[in-house]
Amino acid sequence: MYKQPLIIIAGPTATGKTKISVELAKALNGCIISADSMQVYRGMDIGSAKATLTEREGIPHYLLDIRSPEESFSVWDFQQEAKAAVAEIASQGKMPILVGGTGFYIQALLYDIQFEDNPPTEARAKWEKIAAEQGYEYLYQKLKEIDPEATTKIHANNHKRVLRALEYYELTGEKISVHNQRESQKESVYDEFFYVLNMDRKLLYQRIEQRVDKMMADGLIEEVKALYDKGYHKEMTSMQGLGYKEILNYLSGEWSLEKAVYELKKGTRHFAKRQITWFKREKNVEWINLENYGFDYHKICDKIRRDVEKH
RNA sequence: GCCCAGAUAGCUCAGUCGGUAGAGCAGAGGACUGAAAAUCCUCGUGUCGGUGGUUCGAUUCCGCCUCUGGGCA
Repeated sequence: MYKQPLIIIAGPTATGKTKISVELAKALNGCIISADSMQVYRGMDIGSAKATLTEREGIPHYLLDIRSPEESFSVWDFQQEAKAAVAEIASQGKMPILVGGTGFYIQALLYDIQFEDNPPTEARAKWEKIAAEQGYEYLYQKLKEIDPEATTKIHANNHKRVLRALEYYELTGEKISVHNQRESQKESVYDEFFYVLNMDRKLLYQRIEQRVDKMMADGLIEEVKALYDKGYHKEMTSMQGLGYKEILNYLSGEWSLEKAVYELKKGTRHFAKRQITWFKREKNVEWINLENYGFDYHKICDKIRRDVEKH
């Protein structure tokens, strides 16, 4: 059975995914699909490290600026839009290149993870209300009755997951443990070339801090201020992104600027670590340590191109 | 120069009424299947500044020294 080829460039933040992907797109007549939960939002450019128009070098980029910051966007939305983007690119006879650091999104597309057709809003609201009234211990007990298997996997403190498990059962009548088990066994629906960029941890952290400094110099405060002035606030998913939540705390007077920058650097380091953990368990990936290529993006690009063409 | 207060984990500090020590942060590892840049879990041995003394035993008490704050001249 024919499978659509798909190049995937993943890895923690600040490893140069943008640069390599554009280079690759030029070499392979490709288009880029962003797999990033924050770059979908308009007006969030500096903080999300979105590729600038110049950096894109005329290569079409899908899934950038497709939502307003007040809108919700989830893995389900991503999956729908990314699938459509792949199809469109393929129909033009071009190579789709999926680029980003949101591992969950990449996984959802690659394995075609199944989600419900309707958004879970009402069910979630219902359980949130119950949580507010009776507490999360009660919710956890409830889940234990419904789906004991799930409670062995989900920690009681992980409110979001507990909520989701109950909501899932409410919506579908199926235990989430069953769903997760089934979905985790799926095979990739693409013929993928999956690369994860990485480098020495200390160096990565250094680059992250430099990048945050550069964001500040490039006007991150002004960017967040503009969003703040439009009324976007901390409750919104978009404003929980790194760089936004911290600067928002500064703008509201809660934190000093120094504290905000410190927290942003810290949060980004932690985030990069979590990204690495995620990709470590992803099967069928090739890790590319940039040090082994002397940080020469052309060399890496050549290597990937050879892999693809050989195939 | 004198007086006072410190010197303990990478950092900030707690503590041991004398039996070789523990928090926060940093850091590390992990989970994740419709908020994922979110959310959650696990992990703490270091000449207790140096040196002499008292003591069965000192990081803890005492002396001296070094360094760092602060004050007085």
